[in-house]
Amino acid sequence: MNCSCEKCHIQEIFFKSINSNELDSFCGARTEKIIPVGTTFIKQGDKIRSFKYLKEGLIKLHRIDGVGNRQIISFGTPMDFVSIHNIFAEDTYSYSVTALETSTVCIFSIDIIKRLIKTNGKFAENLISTKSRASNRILSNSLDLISKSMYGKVASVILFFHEKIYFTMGFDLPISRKEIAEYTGLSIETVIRVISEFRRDGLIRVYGKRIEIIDKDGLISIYKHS
Amino acid sequence: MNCSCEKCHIQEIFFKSINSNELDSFCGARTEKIIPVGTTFIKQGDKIRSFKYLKEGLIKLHRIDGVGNRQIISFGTPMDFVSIHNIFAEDTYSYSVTALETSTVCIFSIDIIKRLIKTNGKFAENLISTKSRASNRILSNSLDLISKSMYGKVASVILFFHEKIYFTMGFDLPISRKEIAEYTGLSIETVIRVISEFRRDGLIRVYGKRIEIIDKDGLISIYKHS
DNA sequence: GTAAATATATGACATATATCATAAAGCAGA
DNA sequence: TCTGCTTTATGATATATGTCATATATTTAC
Repeated sequence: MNCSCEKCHIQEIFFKSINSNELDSFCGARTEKIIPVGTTFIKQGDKIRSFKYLKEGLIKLHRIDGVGNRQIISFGTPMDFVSIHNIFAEDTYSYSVTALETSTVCIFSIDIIKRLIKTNGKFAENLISTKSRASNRILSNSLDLISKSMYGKVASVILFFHEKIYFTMGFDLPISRKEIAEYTGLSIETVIRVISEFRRDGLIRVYGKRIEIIDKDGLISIYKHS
Repeated sequence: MNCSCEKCHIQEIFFKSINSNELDSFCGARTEKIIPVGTTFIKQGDKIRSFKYLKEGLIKLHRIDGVGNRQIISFGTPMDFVSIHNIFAEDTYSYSVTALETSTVCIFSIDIIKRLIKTNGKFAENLISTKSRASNRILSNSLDLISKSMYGKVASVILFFHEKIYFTMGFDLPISRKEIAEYTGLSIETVIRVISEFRRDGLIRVYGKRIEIIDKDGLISIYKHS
């Protein structure tokens, strides 16, 4: 198994810092895994034994918070998830990761990564940079939710999947209303009601999980002003 | 100017990875600055020209969010703030930093830090570790706020300053009600009302900025269950 | 020291949001 | 196909939270 993967976004980021010598031992130790929809492949509390990144697919990060509530932390594409958030900070994961779409995950020995950081400055720099951008994005989204009303929160979820994941006006939401509730901190009923209200106001069309954005500017305005 | 600072918490973390050779060039380039209360010494949008860490004091991270609202991101002691959140991710700061108490900040050339990361693997590892822990804490606090009611939010602020900053039952809040509002996403009036209610319920005593915790278990219970 | 600005406080009221109840629709398994 | 389980949906109602008005206390500027 080698690293010549067409679809690997991470490749460009990480591998440009690795010379052919290192690349050999690096890629030789790689394992690739297909994760079916709904599978939780990292569990909160598990010991961190490997370094994982998302090669393809869509995942959610979630946790049980300090007082026992289920909470979704963020949604991520290959650009968003590499499991270094905790590698050097803790020895167990502080969150779980579940596939929302069939996903491909690449797995490396954690020792190889640690060794690379110590011996390859360029790699360390790229890793810090990638990790910083990812956690800045997650934090920024989390902070955005704190100061918004139920309308702004639900609008931000719909706009997120439109602008960051699917890029089309019509798409199937990869999450349930309950998961939107777990992400926004709203109750399920409130999420459903706000979606219904958006539908009645002609902002979106809704058929179960399918969402079609009719008035994107209207949604953006709600996102900005509430 | 050298690095033999008694009060430097960072020293222990960073410097144990630096040999005496590197230490000389490192410490020779160090600048120390006293920051008076209320001074904003890092401004959102400013170009990142140096590497800063908090040697002593208390600061707040804050930002203008994507739609123009003032928002406090977190409060930090020396263990919480090193300005690497963005160093490799962006070339400008995405937040401002203001001193809540008279603080001491150490400043290094950013080039020295970048060079150290590239040439000293142990330093890179420690830096990643420190940064990870700091951003995990900030994210975790932010996530906590999303799913809490006004009572839980205000209780968490009071408990934060008690348990993480002052360690005593009585202390002067280093922030205004308005700043609590900017941190929690509540309105100022709501913050004031909740504090008054806590006072009337015998959980705390309040004299302006001074808070005295009477019923810590009660506060914790509110924090956990709302 | 005084005026102006800001911070704290509270009431009255409107709006936002949660909770409880109920029902229909979709979905998984026997 | 039937049965049970989960999801989506909506109404009725209670509670949480924001807004506006106003007053006092405190801080800041001169």
